[in-house]
Amino acid sequence: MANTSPAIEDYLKTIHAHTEWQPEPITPSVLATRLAVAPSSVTEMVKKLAAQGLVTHQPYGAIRLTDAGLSRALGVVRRHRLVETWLVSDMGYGWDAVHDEAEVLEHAISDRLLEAIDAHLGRPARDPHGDPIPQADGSIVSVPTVLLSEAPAGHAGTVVRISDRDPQLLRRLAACGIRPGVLVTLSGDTLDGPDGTAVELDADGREAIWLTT
Amino acid sequence: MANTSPAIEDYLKTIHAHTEWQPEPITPSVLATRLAVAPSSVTEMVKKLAAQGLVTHQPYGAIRLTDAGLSRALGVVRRHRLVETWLVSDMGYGWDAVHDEAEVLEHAISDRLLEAIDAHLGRPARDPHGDPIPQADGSIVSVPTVLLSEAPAGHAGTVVRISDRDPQLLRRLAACGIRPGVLVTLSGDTLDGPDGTAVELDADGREAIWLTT
DNA sequence: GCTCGGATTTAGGGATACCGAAATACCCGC
DNA sequence: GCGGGTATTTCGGTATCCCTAAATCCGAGC
Ligand SMILES: [Mn+2]
Ligand SMILES: [Mn+2]
Ligand SMILES: [Mn+2]
Ligand SMILES: [Mn+2]
Repeated sequence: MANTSPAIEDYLKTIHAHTEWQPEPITPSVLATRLAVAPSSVTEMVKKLAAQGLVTHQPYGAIRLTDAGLSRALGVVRRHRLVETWLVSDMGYGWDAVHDEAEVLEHAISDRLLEAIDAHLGRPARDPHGDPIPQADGSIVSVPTVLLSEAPAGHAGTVVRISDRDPQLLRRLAACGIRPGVLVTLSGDTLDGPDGTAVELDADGREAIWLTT
Repeated sequence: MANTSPAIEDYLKTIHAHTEWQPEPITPSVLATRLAVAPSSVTEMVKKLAAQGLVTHQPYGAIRLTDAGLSRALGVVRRHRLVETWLVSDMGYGWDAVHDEAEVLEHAISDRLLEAIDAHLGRPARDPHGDPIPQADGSIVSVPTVLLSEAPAGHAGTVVRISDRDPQLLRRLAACGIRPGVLVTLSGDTLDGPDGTAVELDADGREAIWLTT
């Protein structure tokens, strides 16, 4: 009854990530794609998670976290984001380089070390990509945002969050000073940053940046 | 052909540890005890390590690291000891509390993070227990030492190393200021430290402290 | 030399977390 | 209402690492 493992933690985190910025529950095939495993592996693991009361799922139905599953998922997200923040703040990592390291360390650090890192960093509320860091009690400080691809033309706002999925994009954005906290304006396909800088974004890029409303 | 895993790393590290301070090669039963696994598990894993050229072993014979195995073992030791040093220097851990955390993290940190930690700490030569930290090239700075249980009565010297296996002992020693670098004198079963402090040591305690000759 | 007890290996399984191929359910368009 | 194609599950299997119980080996002591 180990009850947890890196695999279980990654499943819970990925199920949660899907509903963090959009509301529809995740399907097995999307989950399989995100985790880079075969659909049959998802069926099997989801069955196990359901047996442990971490998700609800009936055959051919959607997958939803239970309260217990959500709380476990938030714990993993917290570890992931605090590790990313630590790597950038203390260890000289660029924000495009932290994800893979955090993906592993999130399963390896103890509660005690997590607490020490959190204290050391001054209990940050957001990670380097602007993702909110769940607090130890599970609460999250959230800010209303618009996804760039859904923002009206000419919309101006502060960058709140940038998806950390594409390191290439993160490097391009860093090069022209676009990061969380910076004021920008959307003009068609290009995003105007400070000091007259601008980046042209493709469809994927416009699905990776969130501004204040 | 993953070629490495936490289990493999722990086997190599444990095989190496046995010869680090004493010369006889380790036997399967001792290895099983140290790793807290059944002897049959050792037989099986050692067979695999031999197939990968990391140890030499014929049935009923001793287990010895090959050059390749030694170099891999030193890599794990380096990660373990740098993590311990980091936990004590930066994260406020006591030296009695770092071992279990390092036991896990040693398998999780990337080469890049290892290098960042090493640089951050100023490339330390010894961990908090006085164990030498293998350098990135595999070299080790070693100091001639005597184990307390083998030291002549009245021997005086500087504490070089204290085994990190018994946290209880580490706490007792810390309480009276005995740690690597401190000058002490052995009188029978008691070790006299600075400022008139003294600790009485049982047989195990006298097998856990090394002094300069 | 032989024997016996401890050390080691062999044999047979279990848990976890994957996979590909084959069966099945579901639902959209007609 | 009926296919038919896609999503999902089922099924049989692999790899890793561990276990207990049952051989088997080995060497110390007689
Ligand atoms: Mn992960
Ligand atoms: Mn992030
Ligand atoms: Mn370990
Ligand atoms: Mn140590």
